[in-house]
Amino acid sequence: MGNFTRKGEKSRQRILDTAICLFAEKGFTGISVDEIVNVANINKRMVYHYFGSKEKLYQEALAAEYSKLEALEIKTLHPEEPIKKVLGDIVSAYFSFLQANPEFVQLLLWENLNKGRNLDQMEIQLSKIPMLDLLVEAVNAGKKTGTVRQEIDPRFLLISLIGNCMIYCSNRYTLSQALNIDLGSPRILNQAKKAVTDLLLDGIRA
Amino acid sequence: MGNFTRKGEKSRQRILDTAICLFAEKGFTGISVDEIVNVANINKRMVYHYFGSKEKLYQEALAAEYSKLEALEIKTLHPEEPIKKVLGDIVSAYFSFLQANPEFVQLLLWENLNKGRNLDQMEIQLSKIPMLDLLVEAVNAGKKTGTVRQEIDPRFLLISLIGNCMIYCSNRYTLSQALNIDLGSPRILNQAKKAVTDLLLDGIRA
DNA sequence: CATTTAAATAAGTATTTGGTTACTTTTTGA
DNA sequence: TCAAAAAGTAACCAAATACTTATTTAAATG
Repeated sequence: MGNFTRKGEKSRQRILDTAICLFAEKGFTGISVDEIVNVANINKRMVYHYFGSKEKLYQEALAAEYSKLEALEIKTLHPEEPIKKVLGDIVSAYFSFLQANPEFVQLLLWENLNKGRNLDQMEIQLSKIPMLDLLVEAVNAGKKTGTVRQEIDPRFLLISLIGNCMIYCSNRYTLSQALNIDLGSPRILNQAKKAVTDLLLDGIRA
Repeated sequence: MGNFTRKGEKSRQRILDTAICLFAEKGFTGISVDEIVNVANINKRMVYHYFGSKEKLYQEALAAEYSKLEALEIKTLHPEEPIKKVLGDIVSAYFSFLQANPEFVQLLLWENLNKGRNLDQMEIQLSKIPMLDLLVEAVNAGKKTGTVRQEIDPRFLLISLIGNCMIYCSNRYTLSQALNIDLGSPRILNQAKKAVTDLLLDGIRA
């Protein structure tokens, strides 16, 4: 024993999946345990049986989504490529990932608004972003061959890259209203991806 | 009558100020009316007297912070300058503004996470961002003199600019943890500002 | 088969939630 | 000065909140 039986496993997973979906949409305080169990079609007691508290359930949901990011990072690792290719790949991967994983983006943003309190408490340390290593390598190589400016700090470059992609999610609604442009439309997003790639590529060259 | 007496005005303002502060910190669902009135040191009934409901109070708080943005935009309007100067000014202004108005940033991010629902309901339409006009003009002039690439779309440029500045607020905690760097420190933020300015300036040149 | 253990349920608890009622005090304009 | 309107108060309400208790059902193993 000690482990879960198959049926229990499934129920647990159903709670977690529902929690991810609902927490992503409304945030920790925006959703009640009652709503979660109603949607998951399970008895409330089970939440406390499997997770202990609403907060721990939230943290598990957060951890589960975070683990997806690692998959993205590993997939796009193509070292020894020129910076131009590396940057383009990362931007492309990020754009696709963010569009394909809205729950991840939302949970990340909620967590930042909560000043990362849950993240601090969690045992899971965020992967040191292998992408940074890749970028450091590519930037250094670019500096040597004279295609990248010497002052470029790969950490700020990575932040800018993420910022350029994230803004289309994090401020989608206010920007759409302010600029009178639908940032949810695939056509616009494709244009955006190209604009971001071009900007970054030209922004770093020597 | 019809208007508020001086004493009433002051109480109303105290509720609103407290609401801005607390909603910014914890979001709409994260704070209760009871907590607001406790901090504001006023009777709960007054919230409903002056604002009608918690939601309307939230919307007023949102509108009040939004109006500050217009001030920023007007202040930085220096038309007829070369693109290099204009971009640098805007980045600088945005960085300062975001650091100086954390409540604005937070409320904006909460609102985006709520899919802009309150913003839609509000009568206040977000100023069409005069900054965009300024940028359009500067970019067009730059294209004519050959200092700016023809493909540059000022709308995406503005989004990138905002994204490059916002990311340091919106994802401060997760990025700080992931990159092991304190994005709250003024020293780091100064480096960031320079990196962003350089990136954007070089990213658009022909 | 029988016993143990996990999975599930219904009906609770105490507290907090947004919002209200009924009332008193203060301000103010005629 | 005095009535009317606004400002303010305390006690209250029903519904929702996170979480528990007591109990039953289902599954696995000796």
